[in-house]
Amino acid sequence: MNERPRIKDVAKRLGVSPATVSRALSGSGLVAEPTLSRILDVARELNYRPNVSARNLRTQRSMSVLMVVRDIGNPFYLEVMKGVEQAAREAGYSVLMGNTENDPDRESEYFDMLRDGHADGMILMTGKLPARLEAEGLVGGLPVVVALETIEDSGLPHVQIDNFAAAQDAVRHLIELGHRRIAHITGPLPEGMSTLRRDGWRAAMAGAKLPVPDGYEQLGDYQLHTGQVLCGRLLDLPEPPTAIFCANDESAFGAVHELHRRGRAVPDDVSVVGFDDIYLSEAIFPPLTTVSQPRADIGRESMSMLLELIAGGKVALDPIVMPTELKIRGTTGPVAKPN
Amino acid sequence: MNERPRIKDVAKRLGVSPATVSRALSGSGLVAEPTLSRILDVARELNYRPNVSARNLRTQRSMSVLMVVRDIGNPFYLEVMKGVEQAAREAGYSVLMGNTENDPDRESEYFDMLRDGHADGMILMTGKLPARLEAEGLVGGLPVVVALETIEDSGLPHVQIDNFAAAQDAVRHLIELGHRRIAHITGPLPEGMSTLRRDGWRAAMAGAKLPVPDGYEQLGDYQLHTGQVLCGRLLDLPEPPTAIFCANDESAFGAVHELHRRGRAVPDDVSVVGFDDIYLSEAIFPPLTTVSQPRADIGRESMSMLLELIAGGKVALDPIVMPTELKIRGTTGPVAKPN
DNA sequence: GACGAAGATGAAATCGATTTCAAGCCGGAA
DNA sequence: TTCCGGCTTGAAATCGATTTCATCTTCGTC
Repeated sequence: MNERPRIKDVAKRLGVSPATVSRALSGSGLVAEPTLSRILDVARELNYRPNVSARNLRTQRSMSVLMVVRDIGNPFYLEVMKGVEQAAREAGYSVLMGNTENDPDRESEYFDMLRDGHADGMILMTGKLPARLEAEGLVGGLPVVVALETIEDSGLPHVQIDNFAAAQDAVRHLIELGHRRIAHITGPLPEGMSTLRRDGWRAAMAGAKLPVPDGYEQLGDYQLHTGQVLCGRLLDLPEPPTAIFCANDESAFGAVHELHRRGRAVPDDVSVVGFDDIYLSEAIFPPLTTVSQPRADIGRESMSMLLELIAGGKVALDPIVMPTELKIRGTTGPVAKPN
Repeated sequence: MNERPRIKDVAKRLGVSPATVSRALSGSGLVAEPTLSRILDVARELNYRPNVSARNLRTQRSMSVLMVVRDIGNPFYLEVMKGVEQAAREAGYSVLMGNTENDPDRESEYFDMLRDGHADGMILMTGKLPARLEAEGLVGGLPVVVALETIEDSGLPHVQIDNFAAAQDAVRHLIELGHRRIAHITGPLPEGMSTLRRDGWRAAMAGAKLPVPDGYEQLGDYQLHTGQVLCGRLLDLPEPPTAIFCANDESAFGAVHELHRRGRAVPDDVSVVGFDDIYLSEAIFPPLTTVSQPRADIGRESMSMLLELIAGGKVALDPIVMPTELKIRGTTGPVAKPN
């Protein structure tokens, strides 16, 4: 039953005051040499570490930030998190993960944690704000950065990609391959990010004067299984598409799976494009053509913006836009000869 | 600039003492009726929430636990985490994620967080203890539960599966399909979990009196890319295997990918078995035959054990063993006719 | 009607650090 | 020699809650 030592134990041991120990350990440069190293030695020897609750209470900071995502099971967030964590560690912060599962209660719970002093700031990767907070106008001024997603009129700084342009490019790639019947499996609408990708698809179609028949826009939710089901619906249309642009990789996986299941060749019968370039996209067969985002960079950038905010600095409200890249792999190919 | 209200603000507003407010809010049943609801009302109205640092300092508990994994990028842990989180929330705890990337410094950092009062307990999913702590014997008695992995002689309670038996079963399945040349891509040896799976493979081979030629055991590290490279080595052997048992799904993905790349049919030319049943295993083509673990259950079970430990209860040191299931899907089939 | 028990509340101590404020000491300048 | 300023250091205040201990009612019982 080792009792954890407290600061006064270290102080007593050397006959100095707790104040001096605190100053020595914080590297403030206020402690003179013979004392300084003796304190450091004893602290190490006793394995002393300051109690965080006491420190946080006194300093009014927790030195940790919250990173809130809609589904922690989605590998898409993991690399972002790595970027966040890395930048956080460099600044002496630790990162707490929050998972909302699209549950509004849980979303506002994380805002509460912020106000409780659990964390000093928050990186939000969900598509919307808890209604309760939005109504009460409690959000403005909080140290919160929105990453990946877009939350209109939130007054919060954003770090994101140009979802519209990237989607447009992806669809244009299909058009260049000769496809004319191009369907889209969306994310959850009407959230910002999903909407932008959908609009990018529409714009590319309109730009090439291609029609968008009824049923070519299927409302999805970024999930694998949903992608599979919706792909089935598309194939059952009287005039099924020859290419499918999916709002994210997981629904694209679902689509490819359904195509395999029905014995349709990818990409010879149907081409598929995803979005996000999650880490397994290259590993499935055939490797997925998809839009790659600089996830770790987005994480790092969000975190450094957040640190700026926490430090009380002002941050530009114009979104920071990171570059994307269309990775052309194995699921897209020239359109099959029209029947 | 809304100032967060403190407990004394609520108290003053009603002309009661902070003590009474605290008692009312904690649901202690010590506050009489007219006062009680007035306090609750005012607290809600002011949007008062107790400061966690102050509370933690006084109560000497943080009401949060640490879940430490070796690679947060591995989807394998995500469902475990969901189980942990669910059980934690039910008990009023929140979960902090820690990521070691197999870095010993970071591993011991999380132990430090435990001692700092950052968390009340820890669920460890890494294969070993930080050497520093092990040497100093600082681990015994800490509220720590090891999940999934096995850490020998650590004196810590374990929640795990029978890795040996499950691996043996998986390999027997291949043997029943007629395979005799069965190779293995291991995890990082000599860690507990990887060793057990390797030994299960060996035992199954020995049990069927099958030889294990040189080079049939390839040292991996659970990573996709490594699985791909090692699969290539196996195929380059003078007598390549007809089946490969991989220590986890990600290396199995790598192996399948390499087989596709070389134009070898799965499972007609080579069968592949994975381990873990991560959420995309079913979505790749062909769907992966693999050993499924009850991940969420393992998470829940670990958490409830941890709560027991935190509450000061004694916990059996015999590992708790959860059931596994071999999911036979599309990557295993009868052995091809011998040439 | 008096006494004891139970119930409601407040005052003050407490958790463990950091930080303010004050004091002591020393050296250099006038 | 005296005074001032700069280092070091310590005593005590502080952060915001919870909890102990004490006080004061109130009610029931004999």
